Amino acid sequence: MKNTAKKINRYLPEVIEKKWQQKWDKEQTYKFEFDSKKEQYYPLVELPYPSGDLHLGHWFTFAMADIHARVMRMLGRNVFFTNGFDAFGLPAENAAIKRGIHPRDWTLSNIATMKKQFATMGSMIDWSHETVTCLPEYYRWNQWIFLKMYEKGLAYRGRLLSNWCPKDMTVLANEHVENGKCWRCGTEVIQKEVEQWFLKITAYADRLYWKDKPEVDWPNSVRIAQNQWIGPKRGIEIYFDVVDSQERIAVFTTTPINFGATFLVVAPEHPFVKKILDRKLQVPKGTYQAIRDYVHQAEKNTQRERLENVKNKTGVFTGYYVKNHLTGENIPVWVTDYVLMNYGTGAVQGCPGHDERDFAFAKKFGLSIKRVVTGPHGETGSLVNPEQLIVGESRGKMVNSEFLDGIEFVEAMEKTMNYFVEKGWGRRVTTYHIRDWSISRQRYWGTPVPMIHCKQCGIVPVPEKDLPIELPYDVDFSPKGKAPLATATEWMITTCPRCEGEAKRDPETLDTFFDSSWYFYRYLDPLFADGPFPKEIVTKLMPLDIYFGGAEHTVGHTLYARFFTMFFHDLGLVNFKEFALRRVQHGVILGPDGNRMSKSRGNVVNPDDMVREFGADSVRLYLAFMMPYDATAPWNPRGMWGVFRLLKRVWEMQEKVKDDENNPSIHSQTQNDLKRTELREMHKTIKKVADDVISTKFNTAVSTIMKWVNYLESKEGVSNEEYKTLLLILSPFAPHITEELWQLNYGSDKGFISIHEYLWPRYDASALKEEQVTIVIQINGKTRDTLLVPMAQIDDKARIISQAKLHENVVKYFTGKQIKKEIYVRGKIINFVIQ
RNA sequence: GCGGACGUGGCGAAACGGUAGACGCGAUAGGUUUAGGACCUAUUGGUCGUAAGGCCAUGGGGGUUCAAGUCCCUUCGUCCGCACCA
Repeated sequence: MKNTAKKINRYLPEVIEKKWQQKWDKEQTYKFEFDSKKEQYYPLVELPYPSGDLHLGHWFTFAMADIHARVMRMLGRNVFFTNGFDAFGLPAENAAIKRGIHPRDWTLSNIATMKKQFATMGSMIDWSHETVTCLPEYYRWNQWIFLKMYEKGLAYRGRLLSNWCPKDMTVLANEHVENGKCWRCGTEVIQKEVEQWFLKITAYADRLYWKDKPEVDWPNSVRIAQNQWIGPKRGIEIYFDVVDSQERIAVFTTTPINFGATFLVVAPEHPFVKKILDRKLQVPKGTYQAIRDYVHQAEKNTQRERLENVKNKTGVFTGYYVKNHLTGENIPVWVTDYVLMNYGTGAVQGCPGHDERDFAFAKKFGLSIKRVVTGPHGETGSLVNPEQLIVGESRGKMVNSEFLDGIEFVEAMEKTMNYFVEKGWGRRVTTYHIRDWSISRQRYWGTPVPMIHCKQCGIVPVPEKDLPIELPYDVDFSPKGKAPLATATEWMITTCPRCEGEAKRDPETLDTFFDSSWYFYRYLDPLFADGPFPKEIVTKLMPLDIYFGGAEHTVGHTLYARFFTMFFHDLGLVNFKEFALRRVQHGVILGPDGNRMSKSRGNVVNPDDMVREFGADSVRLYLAFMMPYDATAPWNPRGMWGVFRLLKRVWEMQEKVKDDENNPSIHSQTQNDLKRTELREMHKTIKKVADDVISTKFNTAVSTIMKWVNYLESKEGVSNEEYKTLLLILSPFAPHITEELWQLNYGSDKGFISIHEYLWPRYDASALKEEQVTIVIQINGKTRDTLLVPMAQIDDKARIISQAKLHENVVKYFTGKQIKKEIYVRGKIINFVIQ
């Protein structure tokens, strides 16, 4: 002990925390140096959006990741822990419009604010690798990646029916429509045909689909949800020839029960309908108007309005018929909005005897309803006209039980599909629920699409040497429903790289989810100029060892990020296919009232207030302790006191530390005079805390420390060895107080060595061994007594059992009974089965 | 409708198939302090009992097992994801 006087001051977090934060900063305590000799470790938290306020949720995620990172560092890994900002996107524009500030200025000042807030956390984030996505050093490589994708045919321009947010006036990716509403502003989304850029994520659907044995450790829930979102379905496209025309309509089905098909329905946006409206196909005047009116109405309807039509089917007859190959019958073609243009082929064969929706439709419009009770191969059988659909009866069951007795449903459908293909009536296809990723936005604050539109040459990619195409600062960025950059006339005008004629830039910007799909590569070297990231380092640090984040990114961000990494792999930029070896999702801290925190409810807990009152160490510790990392539970204001008291007790424990002349280092091999029990308690704690933090069980890690502190307090005195160990294992959770106590008691006069430079105490497996164990004595599975057995005798079953039989509490149960069985589980339990 | 997760004290929660409720909050009683949302000691799932000890308890009901909070089936409930997906 350095301070022999043992007169300690009060624990005042507000005094010590700032001091150490500045010291660490000055000493570059957390500076990451790439060291090829060490084992690298790359933990990551999803990069935050610079809203200008670091809320409790941020604290929860970052503080836990920080604890994990610190422990890994103490365990000898070379830990690369950094952060950046997802700085493009709509909120900046909206805030800018509201306050009259430029989105760039708003964003950059928010980043400055948030970095100040981050500093109060006392994390080991090394900001020298900070990446801000709205800066040209970053988005230049967005453009580069986009060009590579274009080159490989993965980026394409299309005019497709898309989700359109009427408020934000931009298209939305499928992943960002929630219950028919815009994920950002909650406005009802409408379907609109918009010409825009897409990324062909569907080309990677098969590879993104998680197979049975995933090579990386991701939560099962995420894998299932992603698979469901990708949603591959093997089936058949069946061709229906339109009677009296050259037209052919294809439908997709997984269950080709064509005997039951009595009509065909197409989506309002179907090309066949378009041809009618364009008068390329003739229909009577009245029919034309009816179709036109119906299609116009459908266009105007929001997703929600269409969903409200679930029970009340609407539609209009086109006047055309198609031939049902199997029956030879001609069946009518109707237009209806219950068929979706963006799934399958946009046309469905109506089998009202087998499908509730088709049934409702047929019922409403008086179409015939047939139920198949015959084989699918054209074998004999009959058709019946049922009065009603048997509700709840699935297609699969019906087919299997009624007319394909003994054949597995899947097998039967396989046979049927092959039959169709042989006959030339269709082709085998796989459809996906996932759609190509709509990637361009009709807004200002984003990465400009690096493309040029030339009257002569069409769409021409910007040559790599011309990158970045910088986003101009002075632009009228108010939303107009068209890309605002188009109004930046000077910026728009350029020359065609191919013909050198006058050409225009592409005024659209990239979805910010493009930015966040690969940022963790850029962290490696944010200023790297010869590519998106340095190839030599990427193989050493990537893939991520652990990726912390929220469940809301299950089908959006993390799926996109996987796609990008697979693309990088195909380009030969990386030698792995998954970007994160492990994914850990955090839970949600609710307000003290048990509701989600929101300003309108007034139940928001501000971390800055908590830090002011208790200090960052207590906030970190409580966040770790309050619940399992992935749980959702309310904030308990009293809980802060619990952990604050713990820190205070650790502070005051200085007084209890015994002075010993030798002051033996805890890393020395020679154990000092700690008794076996004391040693065991210490080593048990050392091991469990590390194990728990590695497996992100922060709550039990803290409780283990608490338990040990209780134990240490109950003793006569605490040795330096114990106290040092306590400070070390507590240091990842409470970096400030432990640094203060370490320097106060063990600091050197010669120079500053932070406690955070030390390694995790080595735990000694032999110290864990107990001299004796408690063995539970059960009778018929009920605990009746316990027995203390020396370790040396643990294998002596006969002896232990005979001893157990002598116990008073046990022996009384034997009277008048017979022992049928004696079970002994080594070192654990004895169970007498009596009768 | 499809898919998934979860139901344990007053609360947050612990429990390799092996003494259910660790740890913390709160509560009760007592003590202590000039004061303090302070500190200390004891108790704290229910129930019977002076006690020793017993009985009942992990949403409900079955099952597997010497042994089940944990595994299986079923049912109820809560939460989440997807959904007119053909």
